[in-house]
Amino acid sequence: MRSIYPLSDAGLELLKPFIAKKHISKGDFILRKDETCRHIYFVNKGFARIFYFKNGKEITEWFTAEKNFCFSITSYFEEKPSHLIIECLEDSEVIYLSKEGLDKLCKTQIEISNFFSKMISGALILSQKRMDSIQFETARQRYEQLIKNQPYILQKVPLQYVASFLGITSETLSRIRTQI
Amino acid sequence: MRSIYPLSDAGLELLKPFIAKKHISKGDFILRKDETCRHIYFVNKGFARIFYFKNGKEITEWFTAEKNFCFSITSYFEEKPSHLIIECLEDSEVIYLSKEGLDKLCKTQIEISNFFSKMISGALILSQKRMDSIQFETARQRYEQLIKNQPYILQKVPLQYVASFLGITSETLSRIRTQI
DNA sequence: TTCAGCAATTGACAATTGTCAAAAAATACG
DNA sequence: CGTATTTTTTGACAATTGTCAATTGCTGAA
Repeated sequence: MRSIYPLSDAGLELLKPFIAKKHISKGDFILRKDETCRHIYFVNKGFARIFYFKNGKEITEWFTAEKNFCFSITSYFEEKPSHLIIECLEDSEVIYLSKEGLDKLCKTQIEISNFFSKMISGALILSQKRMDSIQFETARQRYEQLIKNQPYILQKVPLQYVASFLGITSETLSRIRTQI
Repeated sequence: MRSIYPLSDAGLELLKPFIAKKHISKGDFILRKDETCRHIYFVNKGFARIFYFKNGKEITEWFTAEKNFCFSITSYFEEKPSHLIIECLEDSEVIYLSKEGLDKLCKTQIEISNFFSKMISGALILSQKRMDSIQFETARQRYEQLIKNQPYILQKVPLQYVASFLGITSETLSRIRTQI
């Protein structure tokens, strides 16, 4: 976990009471629909995808690779039921860091507060970059970027997940692929 | 400034050395192209827009209304020259909060660190909502949402700014407007 | 007040992507 | 294996939005 954002031994000790390690089997959920997201999830081992239903169809919003974290931003901060679902696509080991504990620690422990800020800023930068990409690149450009930056995704997940992640239909993705 | 995120008197005193109030005339810039964004900008009075050039055309990314803050996310966090430009569309009073000062305070002052987290999480939630809107709503739906949620924008800025903010051309916006 | 310059609209057409249906390919499982 | 199921591809067509060019409308400075 510390590989992502630096944290002293003392800081880690502070977090420990609020951390739980769980094994999630392939196909099982880290976060279910309408469950409120009360943790930040570090995918220590394995692979997850974040998706939701739109007009009866699954839309993949994000993938979380090993050694990355995920959570439902709006559910977590607004403490409302999540429309996002987080599913493990492989047998995974996930570290749950509780919001309750984190909030409590942030009130008194400056190292934890800064650790949290770092995580959030990282998420903000990612969110911003994804927004730029969706708004100003064509479907083909986004697919090419994906091949370049996260080729492992294409090896791990069905193309329909990739398609909705890119914001296009399976059919369009298929046509893009034949033309490259 | 405190109207947005709570801050004690002591907290405000801590920030004061790193705050500067500036008057920016209509048409002048808060952040210029290729300048590194070293502040968070609170628009205390006035109105600003954030835009950049794409293929020689201005693309409006965001508007900042009175009592809101703005900054270039990637330039600020990655300390790189900004491709975003922040321009005042009215005579404005802007409070500059320096990153250097904020970073320094965050190391030792937990209230400031939490204040900063709150700002960033707010920005993250906004960014997320905008992403959803761009990816899954049609141009017309986004325009209708804009009328509903931020009607003042339509009164303040030329339609071409609104169009690029919605991610469409002026022509398309014009056609949407005639059909409502 | 007038006119220059910018902003907004309109028309014709093109490009991109979506939708629906069907076929082909890949995969899972008894 | 072989079959059932799911995934991917393909085709025909429609919808949305963009591009380019021309026109109209608006605004501000001389």
